[in-house]
Amino acid sequence: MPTSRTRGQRAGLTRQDVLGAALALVDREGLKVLSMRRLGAELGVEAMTLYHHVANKDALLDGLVEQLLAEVAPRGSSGSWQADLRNYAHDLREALLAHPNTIPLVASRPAVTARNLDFVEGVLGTLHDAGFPLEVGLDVLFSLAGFVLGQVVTATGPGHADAAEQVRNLSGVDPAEHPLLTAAAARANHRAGARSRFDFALEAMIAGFEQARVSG
Amino acid sequence: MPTSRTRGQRAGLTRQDVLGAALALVDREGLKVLSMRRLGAELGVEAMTLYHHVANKDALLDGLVEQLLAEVAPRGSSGSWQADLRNYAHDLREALLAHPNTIPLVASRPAVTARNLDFVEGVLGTLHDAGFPLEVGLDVLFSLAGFVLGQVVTATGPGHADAAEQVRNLSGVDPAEHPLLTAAAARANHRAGARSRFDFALEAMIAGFEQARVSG
DNA sequence: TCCGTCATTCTTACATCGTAAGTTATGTGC
DNA sequence: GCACATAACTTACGATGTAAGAATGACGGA
Repeated sequence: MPTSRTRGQRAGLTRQDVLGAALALVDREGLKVLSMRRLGAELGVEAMTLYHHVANKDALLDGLVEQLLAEVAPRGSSGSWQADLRNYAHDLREALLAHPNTIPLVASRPAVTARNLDFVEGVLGTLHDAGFPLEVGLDVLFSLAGFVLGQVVTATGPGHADAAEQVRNLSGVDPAEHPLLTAAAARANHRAGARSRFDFALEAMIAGFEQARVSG
Repeated sequence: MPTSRTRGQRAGLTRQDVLGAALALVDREGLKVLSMRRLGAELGVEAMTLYHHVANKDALLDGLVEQLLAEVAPRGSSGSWQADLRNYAHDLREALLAHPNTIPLVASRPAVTARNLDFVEGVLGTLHDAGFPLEVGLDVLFSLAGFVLGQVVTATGPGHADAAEQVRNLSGVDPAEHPLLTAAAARANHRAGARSRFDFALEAMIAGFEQARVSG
């Protein structure tokens, strides 16, 4: 809690402070409560002060995504392209799951940051060495990124629960009309859940990529 | 253009009219312009009148998604689970691409409608007949839906352009620092683009599912 | 035909939002 | 010590979602 300031006394904010506080606020209370005034209050500052560090609210949201993605720790290549893709997918997934309230944001704005480009460049090299033509490597990466995003979105979005829970909570699901669905949901209950489904599909994709690699 | 009404004269609106006008408006001018007042104006009615057909703005947005998904034409099973999955993926993708402005909505709220459940029930049957255990079939379907959503999001979101274009438009991409990325983007230029990338990844996933099926 | 009941619409009002414009104090280089 | 750039605050405006209530027409029973 900063001591109260009078006009002109500096609060000493940086863009990082602003983005950090915004991310913390969104993590804590959700996207809806993120207003300029509220964020200002969080930092002991008036709303308009924030405009010295971000151009407008949209830019602030962009910054949030950037902040989020900056959290994926960079790793070197492991030598195997499959392992690299797995790592990439898991790291991205974990960064997103660490801040579930921001996921709608990531899903609606570009994610091309410097760090991300380095990432891509590295994996692209590994894929190329493994025999993927460059443009196919790019397809592989974009497909994988879209896949991760989609999985995380369907697994966490407000209202998207775990598959089983989702179906179970659904008022309109009539066992007589949807016997297979009902049975599947009941059984899915006993499986490991979202993580195992993610890995299941991830392995499917990687296996599919391997087929594309050797066949042309 | 309805003739002007006085108080109490009925406009004869239905929930469908409201949702339809909302979807049309969003398609035409984007999500940001969708306000209760504006939508009312679009229908020749005051904002508060809309609250007789939708509980609040959030419910209206839910309705938009529901409306969107209702557009995927139902198809019978083709007999092959691979073909069914392909059809499902393509139909879903096309419905989303037909209303790109609504995609952020679909990505941030559940999509469990009656029609969708019938869909799922049918495909689940085909998968089960093909030898997929029920709970694995559910994993397959959820994975696929997440995949489609992710692909569409990364391919169309505001700011997400086509991969090649995206990289090319990126001011920060230095050919010296990211030679592979630059080369890949240049070559990707000559390929068919988003649709071919979608099919590429889709086939990869289906191939991967096949492996999961035969291996247990 | 008249009248009560009711659903539907409009009107008004309020708190909150993003942000444009202008004001005031602080610190920094001459 | 003075000017100037910077960063903070103040005020104000139009737009938003929606609660509360008033007004009007439609409809069923007498």
